[in-house]
Amino acid sequence: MTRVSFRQQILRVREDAIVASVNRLLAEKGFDLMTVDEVAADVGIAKASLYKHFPSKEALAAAAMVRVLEQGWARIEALGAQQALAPADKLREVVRWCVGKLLAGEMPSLPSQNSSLRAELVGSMPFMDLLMRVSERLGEWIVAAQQQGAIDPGLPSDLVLYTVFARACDPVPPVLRATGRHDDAEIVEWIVATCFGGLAAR
Amino acid sequence: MTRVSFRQQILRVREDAIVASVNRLLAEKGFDLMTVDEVAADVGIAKASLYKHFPSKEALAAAAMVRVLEQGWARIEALGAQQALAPADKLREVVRWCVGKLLAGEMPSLPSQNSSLRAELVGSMPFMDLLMRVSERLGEWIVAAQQQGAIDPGLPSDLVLYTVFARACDPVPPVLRATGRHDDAEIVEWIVATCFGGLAAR
DNA sequence: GTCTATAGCCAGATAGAC
DNA sequence: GTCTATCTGGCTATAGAC
Repeated sequence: MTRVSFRQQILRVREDAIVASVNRLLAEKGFDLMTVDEVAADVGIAKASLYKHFPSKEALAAAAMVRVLEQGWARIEALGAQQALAPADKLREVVRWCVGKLLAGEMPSLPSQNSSLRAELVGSMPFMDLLMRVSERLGEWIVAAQQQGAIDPGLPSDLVLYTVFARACDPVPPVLRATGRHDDAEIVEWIVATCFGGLAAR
Repeated sequence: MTRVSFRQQILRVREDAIVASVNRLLAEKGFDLMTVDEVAADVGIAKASLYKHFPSKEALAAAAMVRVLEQGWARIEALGAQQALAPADKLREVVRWCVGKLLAGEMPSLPSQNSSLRAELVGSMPFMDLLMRVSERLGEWIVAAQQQGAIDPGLPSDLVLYTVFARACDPVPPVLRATGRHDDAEIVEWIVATCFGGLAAR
């Protein structure tokens, strides 16, 4: 009994290590340029062993996406508990979190066009479930913020949702950092400011 | 004499056809998923013939980028001639143009991480030259708009420039269109509105 | 479940005839 | 310059021993 549980724990730890490597490599190079050989080398096991844990490269990417969605969901639940925070401020915090992850090199980037990858993701119950949960919760905040007038009620709420999501793959933060003229904290605040306030002066 | 010129014209037309195909395929599938076989089939010539015109897949992509930058530059010069237009409104027009191209399936999308592609682009004189010209002209408009107070003077001008450029690869317009709930004209206006006005109510 | 070795495939690039 | 046919390398995935 305890032996089985122990073995499962070992397994769990190893798979966590794999997914962490995949996450980092996906953030660094993207799905197409990441190779399974690289992942195996990074984890320190043979490629064939990798395939005992995950049946395909797409499944690896899906696992990484689930991992980051779990972290995001945890952040969202923590924000939900803070009743003093207005819905619009919770959305701001979500954007802050996304950009922070992005700049930390911890936000996996997937090509939206790859069809085999799309199929894997929509077929993944944990992924779709988490994506739904996150979308619905953010959707509630958006509607509430629009009713309070903190988010423009003239904008369709799906536009607002996608605009928030898109901060997770915004090319601007990495490019800004690459100039070497700004530090990460500044960049995060500017992205939040332009996302909600726009480029035009108030 | 005229024979040489005639032949060169034929060549020019054929290469235009190639670059047009590459442009469309890059917009549709992106660099990694676009294959040279596909390009050849789309143009209607053999792959080996393609390689007589362009030495590599990267060179094909670079040519497509040059083409779209030329079109963008033409738009920018046309806008520059309209002295009645305020700098901030010219920037709005540039964003409108980018999103329109994107929704029309005419904006090539390149992975920012691919290093061989980056090398090809920075090594391409026509590309770098056009990119510089475009960046400098937009930079002038940005500074002017900030002095007039139409663009927030507190934002660094490079942030503003990159934010405008990023509308050319914004994932939001395609996703919004995919919902089927909005038409292209609406989407363009919403992107312009959120880019300059933000999500928050004024 | 871990490894080494390899199968199978696909895409970028080229050879060589015309 | 165009073609057909082919080379070459790298990548996903698997076979099979331990």
